[in-house]
Amino acid sequence: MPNRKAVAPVLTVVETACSNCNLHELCLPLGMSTEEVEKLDELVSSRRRVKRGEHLYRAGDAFDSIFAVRSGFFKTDVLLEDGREQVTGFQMTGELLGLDGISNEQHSCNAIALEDSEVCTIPFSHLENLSREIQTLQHHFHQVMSREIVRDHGVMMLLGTMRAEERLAAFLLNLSQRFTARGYSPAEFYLRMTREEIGSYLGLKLETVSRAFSRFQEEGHIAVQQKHVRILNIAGLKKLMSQHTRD
Amino acid sequence: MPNRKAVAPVLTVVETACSNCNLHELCLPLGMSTEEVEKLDELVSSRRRVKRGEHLYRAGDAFDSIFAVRSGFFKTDVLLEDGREQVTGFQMTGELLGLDGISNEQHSCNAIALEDSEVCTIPFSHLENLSREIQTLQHHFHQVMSREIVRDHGVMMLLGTMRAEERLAAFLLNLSQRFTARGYSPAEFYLRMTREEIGSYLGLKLETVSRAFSRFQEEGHIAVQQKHVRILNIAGLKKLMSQHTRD
DNA sequence: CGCGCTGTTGAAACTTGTCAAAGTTTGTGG
DNA sequence: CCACAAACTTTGACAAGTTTCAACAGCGCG
Repeated sequence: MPNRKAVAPVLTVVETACSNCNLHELCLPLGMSTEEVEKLDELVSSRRRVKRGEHLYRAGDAFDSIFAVRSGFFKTDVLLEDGREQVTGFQMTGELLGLDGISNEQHSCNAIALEDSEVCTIPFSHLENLSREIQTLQHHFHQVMSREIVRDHGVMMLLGTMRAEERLAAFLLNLSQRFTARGYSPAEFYLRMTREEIGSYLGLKLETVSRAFSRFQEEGHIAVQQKHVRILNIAGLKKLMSQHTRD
Repeated sequence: MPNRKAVAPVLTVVETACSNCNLHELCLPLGMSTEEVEKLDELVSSRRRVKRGEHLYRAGDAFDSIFAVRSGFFKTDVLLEDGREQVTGFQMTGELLGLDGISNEQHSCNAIALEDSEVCTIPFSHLENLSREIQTLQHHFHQVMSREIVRDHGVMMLLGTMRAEERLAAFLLNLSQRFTARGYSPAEFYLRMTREEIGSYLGLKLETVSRAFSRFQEEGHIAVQQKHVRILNIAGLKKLMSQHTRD
């Protein structure tokens, strides 16, 4: 029985339904009645597969939908004319993509799959229509947007006031916490992104990231081999974040 | 006739009306019918004066309203336990404050007036109610939140990939552009914030900021004396932003 | 009128970036 | 299934940029 890599995406429609999606907690439908969630099902018009390395959307693309990650892993980035890249975030299962596009009907960053992924497409005008009917949905959506702003402030803090090792520690702890929230091990995970992408996100060069990893390993905070990370001493990493002063 | 500092806020109600506010363009009511704007008037429950140095709100305060700056100048910042500060933004006339608080009913940063200021208080639940009725308002609010996210990505880019002088150039150009949008001179303005606050925003030490100012002056890009800045060569500043590479 | 806050400037120290080389892993095509 | 190429990672030595520390000047408030 051959186990082919690329299975034809035939039956996807069947399971496309918020009402029986196991991402309730992480995605939009939170605290809504069953009835209301069923309305959402109409909202999520389709699913879409994005293969590793492919763009979900590009800066400049017309905006009409936001996306919820059903499975997989994404990065978003902004490119400067001179080629400089800033990774603005990594998105995993249950997280939303595309909120930046609302502001002027046009995406302002690129979203790229770091592994074969699948997203739910949520036409934005439908979402606005529905959220005029369902107060819970409206409020939850506002919270999601606000949370994104708060998250960005955290990154600004990281980039503005932390030194290299603090940044990486904060990054690993954040990943750990998000994996935990999804039922995965808090202490052991595979990084889907390269050192360069981590570096771009953290405002560091890949060599600096690599050195920080090595240092953490020497000091027994983590065991790392390429993309596989095991956190041995969470407390140690946390302490790392609050001892230096820089800037 | 004694000109006392603290005037009792008695007559403020009179002019508190979106329908005849000259901030239409910058604040929420954009593209709404006169009728609809009048509904907004009920929304903006009150104005509030905030004296220089005072907090409009603090991290941890319960959230129930957002604020629109009517006049004056604010900064928002986040404090780390160990005392490190990250200024996350400067807000001027017509800009909104408090969007970060929606996410968990609690403000996540501090908002401090950098000069005597005045804000319109917009109870958030009212805003949500009204935006379920008025589609234009709803959409505009979503755009405002999204724009905040895009702005934050810009700051991340700045902090993550630019060197000191590029950051300051970007900062000055941004201020210039915002002053222009408000009808002030694009080339001449007073900074309301200290070198340290600029530094915190840009992820630099105040000494570095000071040196960059001096350098810009030596090179004829600007004339600066303390908080008074005159931009002599906008193009020069722009060019500064795209020549170095760092990280 | 002086004290304190803010801003400027210099020199030295430190962190991170740059360049280079070698090792490792992954993916592809034979 | 192996071999090879490409992509990614690690490590070292050195350079550059920014911070740190320190001293002093200027402005503004009381």
